[in-house]
Amino acid sequence: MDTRAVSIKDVADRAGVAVGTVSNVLNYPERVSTGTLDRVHQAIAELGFVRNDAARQLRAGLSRAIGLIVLDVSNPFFSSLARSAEEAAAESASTVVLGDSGHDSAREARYIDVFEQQRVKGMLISPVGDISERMESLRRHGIPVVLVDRVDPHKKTSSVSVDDVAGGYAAVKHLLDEGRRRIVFVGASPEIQQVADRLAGARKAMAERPEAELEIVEAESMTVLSGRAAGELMAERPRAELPDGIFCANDLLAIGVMQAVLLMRGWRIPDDVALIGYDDIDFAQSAVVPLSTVRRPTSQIGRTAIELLLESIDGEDGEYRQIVFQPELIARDSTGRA
Amino acid sequence: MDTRAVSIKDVADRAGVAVGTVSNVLNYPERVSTGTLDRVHQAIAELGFVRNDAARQLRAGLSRAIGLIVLDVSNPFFSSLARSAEEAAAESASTVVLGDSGHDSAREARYIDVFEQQRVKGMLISPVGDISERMESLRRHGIPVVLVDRVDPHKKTSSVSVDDVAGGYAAVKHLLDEGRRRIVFVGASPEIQQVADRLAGARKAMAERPEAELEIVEAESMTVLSGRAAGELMAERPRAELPDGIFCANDLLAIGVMQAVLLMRGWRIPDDVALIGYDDIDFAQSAVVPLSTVRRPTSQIGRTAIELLLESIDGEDGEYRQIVFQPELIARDSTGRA
DNA sequence: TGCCGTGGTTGAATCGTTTCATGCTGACGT
DNA sequence: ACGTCAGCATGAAACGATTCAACCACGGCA
Repeated sequence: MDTRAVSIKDVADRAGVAVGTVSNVLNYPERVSTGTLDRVHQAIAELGFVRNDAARQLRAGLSRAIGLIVLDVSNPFFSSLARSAEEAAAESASTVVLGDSGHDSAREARYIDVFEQQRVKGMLISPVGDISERMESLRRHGIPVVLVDRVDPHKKTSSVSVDDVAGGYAAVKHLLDEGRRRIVFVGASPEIQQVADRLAGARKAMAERPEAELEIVEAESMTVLSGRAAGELMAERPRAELPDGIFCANDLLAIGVMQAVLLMRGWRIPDDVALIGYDDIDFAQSAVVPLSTVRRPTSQIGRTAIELLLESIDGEDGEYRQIVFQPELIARDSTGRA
Repeated sequence: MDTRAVSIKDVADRAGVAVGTVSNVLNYPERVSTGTLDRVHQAIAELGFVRNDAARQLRAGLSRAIGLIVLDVSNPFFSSLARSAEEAAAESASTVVLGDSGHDSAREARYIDVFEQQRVKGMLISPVGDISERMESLRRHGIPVVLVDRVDPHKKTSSVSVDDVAGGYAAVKHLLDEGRRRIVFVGASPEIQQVADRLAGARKAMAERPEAELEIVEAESMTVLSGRAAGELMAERPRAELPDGIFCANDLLAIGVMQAVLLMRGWRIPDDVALIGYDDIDFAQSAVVPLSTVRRPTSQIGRTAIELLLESIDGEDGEYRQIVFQPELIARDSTGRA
């Protein structure tokens, strides 16, 4: 009933050659004469042979897999990042295995364990919090890691990130340049490094305009729903206390805030309040009011991270590079006077 | 510099026991005396031993991994599906490896190859097109597969899906019940089974109201952007030819259409046109105008699919079950008279 | 005629686990 | 005092691929 797994040995018998030859057909076809090649291929097809990756890995030492751990797949920034990493990896015949930590350190740790047991070639991690000790142990085990969307404070790991301070600065400067003075920053917990950096940039821009004031609203998480909740909370205030410029720590939040604002009678974007987000996800430009935002070169980040990783796989270790991309301001209707 | 991989043998030496004992510590701790247990654990910690999964798999025959291939991770329906499958799998100490086919048969085939080589316990596939031949070969190789969001026409594979004909019927019946008569169906190519089924349901509902008319608009793909394009195309028509009810084959399309409609002067939702989507993604209820939709029990689908798979892994084969969930109409503002 | 080189092929050794039949030890019952 | 038995520990065999030194056949060359 159950045809036991076909091995390279079975193929060899069927084709009337040695196992070594079959292996060569699989890995170095140019070393094999065309006649044998044909016979082996035929045998493979007839038997429905599928190479056992576990055995190959065991002998060869390492796999073709690269682990990627993101904070949240349902955030388009990360799904887009994952896709570009996958494409870049495919060019080097590597596969990306995706893990979603969901902002949870325990799940993150579990994925790192699994990847380590699988002896992946390397990992790309967008870390939840501080994972220096864990990185340390990976380093000792000789597994290269590249941090994405985050730099290692100790500079002991390569990373690909974006200058979020500059991004935050650009966003708020843009609001100020448009004449806004009562600014609100909407972000999740400032324990999240990215949020903290964008806020720091915002503060820097504010410092150049002493007459303007900045208020901070803390959202539950970085999602549309939280953004909407934050927006609705603001909307309850007396008219005079409403801001005229809002900077959200990411586009999802901004879209949520936009929804809340649009539902209020007589509060319009950008006439009454200007709104700017962060990331430039696909949704931003197709929002009801096209959303101004700070673009991060998502696919470049993914691609570069993979390249950096592959580089440090065959290169010497001890050489850690920090690549920082500059974000770009994208002004759309949500901050332009009508 | 580079500490060569620590093996179970090294641990055994260090702890002064045999390799078999270390293996038992790892897999059957209850068979080992507490003293030995401690010593081995200590040795593992000191040496930083990490079990080599390839070797384990090679010997044990199969892995703990389950392959999941979805059509598009950036569609919230699938990312939510993936998450629930992951959670269900975790309860049985299995890991889900995610692959994104991007509606591309070639990529789908590549992922199936990779998963097969990795000797996954089984696969969950949301197929791009007809993959019966491929399923046939997987079956011969003894790899269980469960189709998600699709039934196997030949009934030779288990599947977990939703009655999309019923869903399409419910959606359009709802529009008709609300008094709408000029209905438009927006979907991608009818070659996609899901689109075809929802359309069939729509037609069934229409048949009960001969005086109403149905028009079909074909969008590029099932994304927000395509929806918006389709909406803008409609908006160019003379007023008299505009529909008063629109059913979109999924929520992303519906959100795109909504954006296009809201940008038109004086065309309101639901006053002038009622709009209903499909899936009930998180975004639906938080859309500018909360979107009516047909809910699919996403997380139940993911969970059930995993359970079905695990069941057919240890159960006898030859028993294929088709589980079909009923969708549920969710009426929100986008179809209710203001 | 004998030697060498080359292109193909061979098959044993190896990777790091798990498995399992076997061996050892000490306690307990009679 | 002896047999039995439970509880642990042992270590060789096996999993299926890759690697590599050795081998073979054959044509060309001196």
